[in-house]
Amino acid sequence: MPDHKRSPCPVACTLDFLGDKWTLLVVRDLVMGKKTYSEFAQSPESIPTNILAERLKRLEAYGIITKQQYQDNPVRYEYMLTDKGAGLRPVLLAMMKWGNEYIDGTLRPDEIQRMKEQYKNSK
Amino acid sequence: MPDHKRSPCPVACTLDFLGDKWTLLVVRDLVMGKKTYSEFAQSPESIPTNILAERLKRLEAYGIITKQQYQDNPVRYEYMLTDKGAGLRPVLLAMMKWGNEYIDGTLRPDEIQRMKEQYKNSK
DNA sequence: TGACTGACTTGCATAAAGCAAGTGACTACA
DNA sequence: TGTAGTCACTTGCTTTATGCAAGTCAGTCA
Repeated sequence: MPDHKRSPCPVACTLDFLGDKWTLLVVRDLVMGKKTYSEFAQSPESIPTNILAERLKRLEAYGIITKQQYQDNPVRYEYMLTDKGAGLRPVLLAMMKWGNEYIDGTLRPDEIQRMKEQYKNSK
Repeated sequence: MPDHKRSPCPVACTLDFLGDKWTLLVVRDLVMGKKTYSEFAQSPESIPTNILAERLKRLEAYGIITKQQYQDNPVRYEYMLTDKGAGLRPVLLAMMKWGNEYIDGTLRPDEIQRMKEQYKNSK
């Protein structure tokens, strides 16, 4: 929850949470099944690590994600969407559709799926 | 069209167009029926005028809006969404829904409608 | 002539983004 | 042991973007 609303408009308020170039990409990664810091960092957009760390903190503070330690020795964390975070799916889907329709060279869902399989098999 | 894509992801590409605090608010105003510079400037979020001017230029360059002179003496312009711009409606609607569901104090569509009527009657 | 409006522009301060490098806990291997 | 490597970050510094106030300029209205 950002400290003050610019207006009572739900669009403006949503942008107070997500109105930048990176936040929604982290949410996208989570929706796509990624869970750890290094998985986010390896996404093709190459988010700067300081921004990634800051966004993870912010998203947690906003109640959009939660952080869990899933092992110690060595300590490792995973991030998960809360219900509030999962509620952003329709926003991402609408953006995907718009991107596919109006921006040349963007991958369609089936092409993204194919790339994911390739990536899995290459590991 | 921003000069380079960060990745072929449609979400990332869409954010290259709209990933900031102000751009989508101008689109929202247009979807809500506002047309002129001063109407945008008077929205409750009080966008700084330099940013408004810059965003209008950018949106035009991106093919999301067009500018038309609708009178001379004095010269006055109005802005309109292109098909590409109107295609952003679902993105705005998804954000509205999310805002209404997860952010306290945001206005619902019927409340926004009521405020618009009040505003019209007060003119 | 003087105040006012609409659509901007300019200048400058503050905040956010971007880049490279560094840290600290731990593992795996020679 | 010692060296290299991974993960999850921090730190420092530069560049870009945002925010605020004021100014501009054509034209209108009284």
